[in-house]
Amino acid sequence: MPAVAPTLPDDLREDPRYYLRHFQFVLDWVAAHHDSLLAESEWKFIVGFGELPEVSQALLVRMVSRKGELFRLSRLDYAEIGDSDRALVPLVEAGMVIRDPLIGLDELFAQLRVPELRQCFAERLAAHGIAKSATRQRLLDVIQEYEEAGDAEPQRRRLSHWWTETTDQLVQLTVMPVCDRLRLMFFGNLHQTWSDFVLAELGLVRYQQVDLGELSHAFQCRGDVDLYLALHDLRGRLDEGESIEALLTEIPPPAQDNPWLAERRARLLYRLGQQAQRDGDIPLALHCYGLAGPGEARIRRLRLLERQGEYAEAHRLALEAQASPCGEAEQQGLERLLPRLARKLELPRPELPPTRQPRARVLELPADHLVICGSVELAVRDAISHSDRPAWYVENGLITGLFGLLCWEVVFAPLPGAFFHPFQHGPADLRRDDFVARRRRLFDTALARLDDGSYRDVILDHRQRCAGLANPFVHWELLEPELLSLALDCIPAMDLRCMFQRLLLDPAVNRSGLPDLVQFLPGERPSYRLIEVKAPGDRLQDNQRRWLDWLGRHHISVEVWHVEWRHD
DNA sequence: AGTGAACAAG
DNA sequence: TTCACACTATCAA
DNA sequence: GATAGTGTGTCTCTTGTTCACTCC
Ligand SMILES: [Mn+2]
Ligand SMILES: [Mn+2]
Repeated sequence: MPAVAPTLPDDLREDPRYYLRHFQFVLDWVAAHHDSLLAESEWKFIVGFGELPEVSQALLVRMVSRKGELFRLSRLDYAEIGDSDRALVPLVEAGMVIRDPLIGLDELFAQLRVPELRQCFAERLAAHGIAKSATRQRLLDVIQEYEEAGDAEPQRRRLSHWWTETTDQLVQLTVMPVCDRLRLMFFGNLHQTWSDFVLAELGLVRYQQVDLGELSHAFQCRGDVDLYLALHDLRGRLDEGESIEALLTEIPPPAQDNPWLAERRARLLYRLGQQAQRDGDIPLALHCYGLAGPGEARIRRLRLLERQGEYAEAHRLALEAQASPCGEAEQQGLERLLPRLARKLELPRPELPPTRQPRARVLELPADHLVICGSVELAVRDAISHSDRPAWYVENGLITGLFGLLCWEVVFAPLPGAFFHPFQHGPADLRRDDFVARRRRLFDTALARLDDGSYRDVILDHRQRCAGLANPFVHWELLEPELLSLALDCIPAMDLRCMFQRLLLDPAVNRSGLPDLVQFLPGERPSYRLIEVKAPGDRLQDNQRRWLDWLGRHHISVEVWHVEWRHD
């Protein structure tokens, strides 16, 4: 295995082909770290790319970075490349680009401008007597009618055949799949793109740098990369509206030893089930939910069974689920389902843990405050906020932010598999259920700062040193110094510990559902309160109820305020 | 001619 | 290439 | 009260260009 770490040149801001250096860096990185995961075709691409003239490399990367696979030559105009037609020649020879590819009518309509489409289809549009102001969609409808009139199969033709008078050329990239695969192997996901490099270089997004172990990789085997790509493809086709049955037959088998990919697969199955339910195909939806396994899908499945009148089966499965619980949200769903099912089956009402009602009150406000303040939360904040009792609209940002600042080093601890490239917002295993367990001692140490009073300095110190760096728990724009120091002055360490402990129970899920407002009450007891604002017609969401329940049980001052608008 | 969405690019 | 929250409609007890 | 579905602002930043669409 090559031991040389790929490097990026330092002074890329002067280099007009900076994007090519980024791309080459990824190729080198993948070749160095993932050589065993590459197949013949990827090696062929990497080697072939290296043999291209630099202008051709640059043009290819420009195309890869842009949207879609089809490009008009007239839109490939780059000062640092020059004559694109000439730069294309080696790309076409290498099979990376096709000249004048076969395209369908929809692709043609996406490539040509409306005046060009009028020219292209002048005769048929004239015969149809189409209005001059017709939109592109209208033109497409008309031409589609002509195209579909004869045979059912929609024709694919070259641009030069669709529009013989064209003066432009169309080219098509063929290497998008291999480039996506390489991008995935580098980033460990497909939502980060080639432009992440330049955003980081310009300092628009700043990342905490973590010592990457040489053995830190997103993928351990090629099968996992294939699985990720397959799931991604299926989800794209789901969004395109392809039939659920067809997609379901292509769902790959579950990953045995990769919980991360198993979870992605389950989420896709859950979405397939939701779509099937929307389409009214209940048996198919039940099937998808069943395959998706425990969690949200299990609840949806039980509710569907209930709606089908299959009370006994639903009840049996609900008890089974309760025996192997999967998260508080699922538990909450079961606690609503079981009494209903028991009633239908004329069984005794099941024992439920007592639910505590959060303290609630009604606040009357002039109706025009909604417009003046912009939102109901801000209207309440402005109504109660005074200089000696300041209130802030923080939602989840304050508590998670304090947590992120206190536990900064834990979040960015260089555990194996957590960090593998320099553009990560947070550890890759943040959503895994062993995230906390793997860092238990580190979290214990960080939270111990709450006991000896040193947490205040830790938080303020991280605020100073890390300001602006991406952190999945910290939203810098909210954490003004004034808010931070008020929070540290007014929220007792014991309360912080309590709330942080619930965050640690399920950091990914419990980051949300915290109340809208915090009001600081310096010199009073308690010295702050949390307020969830509810406009008329709004009601507590499940995650908000779970947080309120926890806060109430631990005697943290929290209230739900129902606003009523007063019309004068 | 003006507006706004989409895209490209650094 | 979401995610978190609000809002609305409908059904049932 | 429960559930399902939709809407909204956010969307890694900011700027400039192109184009579609609409209005006059
Ligand atoms: Mn809120
Ligand atoms: Mn609220």
